[in-house]
Amino acid sequence: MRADAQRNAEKLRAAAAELFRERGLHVPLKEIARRAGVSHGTLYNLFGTREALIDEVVTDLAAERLEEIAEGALACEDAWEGFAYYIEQLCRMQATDPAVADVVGGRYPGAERLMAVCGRTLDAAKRIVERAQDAGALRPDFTTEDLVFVLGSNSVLARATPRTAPDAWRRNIAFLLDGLRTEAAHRPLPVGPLTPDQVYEVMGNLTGER
Amino acid sequence: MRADAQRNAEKLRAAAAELFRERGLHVPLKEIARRAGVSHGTLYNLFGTREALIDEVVTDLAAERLEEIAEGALACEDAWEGFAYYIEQLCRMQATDPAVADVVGGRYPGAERLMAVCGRTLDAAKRIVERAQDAGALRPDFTTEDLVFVLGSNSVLARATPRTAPDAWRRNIAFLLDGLRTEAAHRPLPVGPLTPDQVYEVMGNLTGER
DNA sequence: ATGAAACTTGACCGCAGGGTCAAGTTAGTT
DNA sequence: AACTAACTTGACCCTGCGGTCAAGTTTCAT
Repeated sequence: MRADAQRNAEKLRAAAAELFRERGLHVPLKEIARRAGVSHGTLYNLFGTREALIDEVVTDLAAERLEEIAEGALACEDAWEGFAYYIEQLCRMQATDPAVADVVGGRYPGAERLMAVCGRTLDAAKRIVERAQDAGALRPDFTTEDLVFVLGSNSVLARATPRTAPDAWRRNIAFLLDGLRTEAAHRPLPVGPLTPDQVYEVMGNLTGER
Repeated sequence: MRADAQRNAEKLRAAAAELFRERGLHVPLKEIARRAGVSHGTLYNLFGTREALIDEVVTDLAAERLEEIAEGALACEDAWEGFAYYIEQLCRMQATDPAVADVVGGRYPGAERLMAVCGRTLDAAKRIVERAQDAGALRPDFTTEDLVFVLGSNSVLARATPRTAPDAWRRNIAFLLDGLRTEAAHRPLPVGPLTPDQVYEVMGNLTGER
């Protein structure tokens, strides 16, 4: 790779990182190129697809954030507190960091490293859920697949709540968490959990679009 | 108004009603014109704006559905059952009827009659919420404004769940409802309720778009 | 310092959506 | 039947997105 191309790639990565974090992973590629001070043709030359760019620019950030949260959750003495912490922090991130929010609420099959991070995150989530259930705190009919519901509903609220009420999502999550305690479970759930395949499908449709 | 214009307006109303119910209130106006077998210019002549068309075509339908649900809820002996019925039916509609779903999850300030229906619906909701709280069943820190959370989160799940899992939203609502019972309330909610103005604002941003 | 390979550029294409308007057509009044 | 006001039409404009490529420029090995 020639030195000038290297420099441009770097400028593009920087611009992409900025814009992804400001506005999410859907920002127009041409805008990224504009901010990098480079033609959009160059962006296509150097990265080819949006997902390739995402994979290079967002993966490490997402991994760091997600692992941090999972560790924090597992570090809680109390299993329920750990679970609640995990949910709350994930949701806080959705409200706070558009880039990672899109990672959590989307599908990027082309971004291999990112997909690996998602896999590891899912494992961590499983452990946190199971620990809370083993402690008898989290209702046993909850499954890891139900996390899409939590994150899906939070994502729309976090996005809809502008500067006016940036904490509104916390109220919703508080209601939901109260419904997830073992004692809160009233009658059997009306339908069974999603299959992992269904979760994957749902995640593809979460981010609006219509 | 000339007879042919009258006929065209009727064809457009019919096509709009169909498409709105099939795909929601965002269908391209040109597509409505196409289905009506009429030029899109004519649509703009006769209705001017999308909201005017919505107001003529969707209002009565929405009013009927929403009033029916509210009546059903108030007809329940048990106040909690009434509240739960109300939530469930609203959510079922969001999953089932894209047109009314968009009414419930959107803002159409230009559609006067429709706005009136929304006002009446809100009144009914207030009554249902208060009745359940007076009976001691619904947690007292819940407010009518919190309904946006319920409907907002449900809308995204209902939309994301294709034919594959058309009932998935029920699971989420079941968790949430369990969290709304008085006994489920654990600690005080982390933040206060939205103001009505904030609710109005949030509703404007609910329907994806980005 | 020169030539070939690497790279950049921006005009261009396609698509989809909203919206306008001059020209042509039709209804219905006289 | 003739005439005018009402109405319809579709070509046209705009915006914004993704994406491509011939022509021009720059790097770097020789």
